[in-house]
Amino acid sequence: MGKLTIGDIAAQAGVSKATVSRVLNDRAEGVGAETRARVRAILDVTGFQPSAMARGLKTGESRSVGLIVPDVTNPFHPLLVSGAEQALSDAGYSLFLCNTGSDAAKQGDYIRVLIDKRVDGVILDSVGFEAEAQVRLLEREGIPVVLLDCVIGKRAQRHGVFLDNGHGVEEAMAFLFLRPDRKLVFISGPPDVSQSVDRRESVEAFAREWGLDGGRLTTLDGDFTLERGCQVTTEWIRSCSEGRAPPFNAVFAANDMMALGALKALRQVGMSVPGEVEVMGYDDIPFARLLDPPLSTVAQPAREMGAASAELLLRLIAGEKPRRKTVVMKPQLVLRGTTLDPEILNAKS
Amino acid sequence: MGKLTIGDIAAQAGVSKATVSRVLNDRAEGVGAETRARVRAILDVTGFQPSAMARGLKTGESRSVGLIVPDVTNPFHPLLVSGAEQALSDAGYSLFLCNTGSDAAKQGDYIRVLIDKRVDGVILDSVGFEAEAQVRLLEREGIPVVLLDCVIGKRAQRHGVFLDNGHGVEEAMAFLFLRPDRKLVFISGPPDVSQSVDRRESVEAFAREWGLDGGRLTTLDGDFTLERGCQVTTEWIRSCSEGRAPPFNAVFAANDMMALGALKALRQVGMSVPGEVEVMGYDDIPFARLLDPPLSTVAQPAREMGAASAELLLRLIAGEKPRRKTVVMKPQLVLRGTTLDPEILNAKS
DNA sequence: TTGAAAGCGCTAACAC
DNA sequence: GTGTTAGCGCTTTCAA
Repeated sequence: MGKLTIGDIAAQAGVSKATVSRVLNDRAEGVGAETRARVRAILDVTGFQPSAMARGLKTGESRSVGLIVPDVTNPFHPLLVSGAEQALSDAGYSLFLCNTGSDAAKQGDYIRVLIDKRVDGVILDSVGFEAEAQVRLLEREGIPVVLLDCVIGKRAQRHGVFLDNGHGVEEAMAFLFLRPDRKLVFISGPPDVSQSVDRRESVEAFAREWGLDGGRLTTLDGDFTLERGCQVTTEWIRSCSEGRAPPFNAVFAANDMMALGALKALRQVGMSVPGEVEVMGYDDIPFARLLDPPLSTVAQPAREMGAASAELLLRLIAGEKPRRKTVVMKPQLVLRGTTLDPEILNAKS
Repeated sequence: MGKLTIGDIAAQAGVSKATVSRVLNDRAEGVGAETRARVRAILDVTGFQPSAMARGLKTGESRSVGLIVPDVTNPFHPLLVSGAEQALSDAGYSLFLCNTGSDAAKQGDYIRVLIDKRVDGVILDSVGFEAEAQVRLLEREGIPVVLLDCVIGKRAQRHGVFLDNGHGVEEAMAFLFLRPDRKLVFISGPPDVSQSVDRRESVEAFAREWGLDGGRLTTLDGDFTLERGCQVTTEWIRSCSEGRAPPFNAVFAANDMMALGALKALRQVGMSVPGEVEVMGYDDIPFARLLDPPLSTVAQPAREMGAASAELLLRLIAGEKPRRKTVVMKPQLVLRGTTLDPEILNAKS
């Protein structure tokens, strides 16, 4: 059954393999209507499926692409994956999922496998800059590569889709400082990842521009984990209550996990959210909306980013030379339950 | 560069393609040590990667498998995926990720594509029974299939890995009824999915066995969503306060999302958890432990289930005929912050 | 409009 | 121990 070949079909239809191939590929010309119908009938009744491997061997394209992901288990990545998958499958491409567990060796193995499989292109999601050598392997083979939410080599040197972190920070800060008596604590991410650095620098730039002094903005060093977010918040609360630090009425965390940590710290000391302290996160992980109260945050359009990366890759595969190598997506401020409505605030005062 | 073939290597080494092939595949015999070294050197220096398509065409195996998933974006599935991916990549197999969005048509398309690609096997995660025709397509082609956390056709007719839902329910119930004054509300899932039915029937069986009457156990009809979980809990609380229903001191939800809903309802009326009411979920979605307090639940060993499905598939691909068609995994009770420690409880009383 | 034939890059008998 | 040869299942000139 599975061993049916184009030759069998040809024999049954009393035509040549070439003709069957033409019908299979919907070539407009080269096949008479009557012949076409006869062949098609046999195709249907046998449920014949041509071998993608044989075709690929001949045509030099596999109609499949690789997607390298550090960890599908992390809340953010499945969104990117599903966005890419959607766009890819719509275009008739299959997806090799390569989950590396952030292990450089496994990533290298996967890249080699993808070359073996002769994939038509590769999307690299959040890989570290140390992957440059591996990327070059792909480039040497002439395989198009799209970077997703990460930078390798000089920025804009390679094709990629990124988030405009500065924009997100500005939106959040502008919102938070709508309140004239705002006293904000910003919890930064780790210093060695580009998103984190972008966000911190944007906060600092905003502070400079608005002339925010120490009384109105304090930055704490976090590392993107819930635990650290909780810890630094707890310590800060203690400093405040001991008079070693000024009071505050909002926390802005560089990602949602740290915002969760801050929330936990606030709850532990019985401070009400958003009444006494407002909390803003960054990312909009799926869990953010499930919290009680739901977390206000800067939402990354993750699914769209995934889709955009696939679309960019598809264009490269098609041989286009996009004018802009890079797609920059805008994050969006999502106000939910951990922040106050400034309108109401103004009305009250 | 990418156009290097085994013939080029053979020419450079001054040997035949067959010899290169033998070196490539680490055939112990048939190549002299000196020749082998020479060929290997050229292989290394050129970074030659043989074409998996050409090899596959010849050998009839693609060393890749398909994984059909309803929605990678749902908290549970990435765990299954990563478990399967791990086992598969360890065995040298690549993974085609097929995200169907629970769309039967897309699922059918994917199955056809997988047949085109001549995958060596397919794992079907949580597909509905209406997929039977599609599964038969695969079987007709002689492609091994493993069912993951779903039943198609008669139970145990096909290979698969499942969760022992009854066991999980028993553990949870036995724990909950350690407390002699327990009055439990069970929120059931929808009546049309097998896991849900299993869990409900197990609760009922337990109630019969222990002779639990209406005062000690009430079942509410949920549908696995957070919203419904919140709604039925709210209604029940109202009934209680109006004296139309007996009081309760615990909620056991058939999945974590409904447990989240119950938690929300309880918080809205100011009932303390776990002080006044204990809450138990089922599944252990990754967020369960992030809640505050973290959710006590019946944990599915999702990653292990994914791995087990891959291992079973690998054995089928290798041509083995496993004696047991089916792998049944045991869930585990995880006690966290939404339940009381019964020891302490006993000590107190 | 149709068919014959030559490969795509590899493996596996079978020779030598 | 090594080479020759014949395909795997398809597409694609080129001829008819």
